Amino acid sequence: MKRAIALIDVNNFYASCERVFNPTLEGKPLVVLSNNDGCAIARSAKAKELGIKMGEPWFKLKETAKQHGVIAVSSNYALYADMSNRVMDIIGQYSPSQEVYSIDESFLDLTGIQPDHVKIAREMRQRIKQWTGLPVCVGIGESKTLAKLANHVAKKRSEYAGVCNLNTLRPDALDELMKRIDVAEVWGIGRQINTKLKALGINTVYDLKTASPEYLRQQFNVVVEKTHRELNGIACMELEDITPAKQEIMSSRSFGYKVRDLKSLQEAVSLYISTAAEKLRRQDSVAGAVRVFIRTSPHGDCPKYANSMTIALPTPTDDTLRLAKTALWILRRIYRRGYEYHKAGVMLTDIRSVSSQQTDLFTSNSPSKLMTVMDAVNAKMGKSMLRIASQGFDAPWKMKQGNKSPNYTTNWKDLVQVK
DNA sequence: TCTGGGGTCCTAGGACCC
DNA sequence: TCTGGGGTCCTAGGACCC
Repeated sequence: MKRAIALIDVNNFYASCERVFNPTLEGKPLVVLSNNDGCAIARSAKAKELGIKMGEPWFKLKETAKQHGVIAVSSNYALYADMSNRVMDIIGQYSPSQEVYSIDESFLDLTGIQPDHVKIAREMRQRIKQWTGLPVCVGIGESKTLAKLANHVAKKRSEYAGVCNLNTLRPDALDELMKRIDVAEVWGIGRQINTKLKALGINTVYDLKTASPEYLRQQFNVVVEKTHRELNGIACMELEDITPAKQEIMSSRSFGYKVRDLKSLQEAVSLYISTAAEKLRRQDSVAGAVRVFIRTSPHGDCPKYANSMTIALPTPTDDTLRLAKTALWILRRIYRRGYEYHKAGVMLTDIRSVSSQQTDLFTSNSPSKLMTVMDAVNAKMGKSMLRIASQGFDAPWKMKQGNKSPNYTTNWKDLVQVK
């Protein structure tokens, strides 16, 4: 029996979420901006038609946007995360084996589940649309890479009506299809590898599929060789239906305004370490090392400075207070006066599970009562209701979000009113 | 003026060991 | 003055993903 891996993916996810709650956006060019309203990170179909690229800085787009009536909104992650959970729950009803791959994508193992996978996919699309208002496309193939490719076909070619199952194609038809797709569309082939492949005369998906694996191994590395196998229907990447714990946890932000003083940096780093530590505790882990970095803007001709430092802790911990103490100590060491800082961040590394932790005579591995209470209160009353004092209160440096939609699904005050 | 944030995996090269 | 061979572990950096 052929493996049948499906990839379900929401079309223009962030833009589609905004449209669900504001139907006047329907059919209009819409872009969703990154934090600080920096770049376009999602575009509606109409915005794509105007040639707006993923990741393009907003200040460069403003003129075109004005001419064509493009609507720009700040990103609203609380809304997207909640909508994502709803979609993933629905998808999970169709198979016991699901991997939530990103906020808007999920792999699903359909092997051995009722033979007509296209029928299942169509039903899934219809249900997600009806229950959440979001449009999805489904691609099916023998490996994750093929499922991704099928999803691409489902999206780009209207004759597939949003569902493409490569498993039902005859081998020669599959080859014909692959000859018409640029190798750059393959999952795992990025800019650099694409350039090199093209130089070697490998232009289409078909070319890559039929290339010699030894040659690929010699020219590239095992990653490309795996991709080659996956294109040939040999699954090398298993479905990860149990989410593995993160090996590193990062929290960082660009500032809304340039920051010069140590105090503001201390507040920012305190906030970031609190966020990271909360994530750490949520996955029942402790961190053995803390890294802090600060940097000036890489753009423009301002004086440049960037530095970071990692400190290993005497014993791994998940305690915000201990982590913050270390982070602030590092910050004082790497801070230099006289620069305009643009970004700061913290990273927790050397992460391991609480239960496997080696303790010494003076520490225990039961979670601190203070942290347990803090997490519980913040979960109920809102983020940062209980915080460490070094976080401060005004946060004048915090990011700009000029045009954020309400938290329609996660805040009672923002519930849509029916008039 | 204004350019996101958060991850993973792989490899090369240095440190260190016997 | 001559100066082996083989291994492991760690880190930094590159490439990729969404």
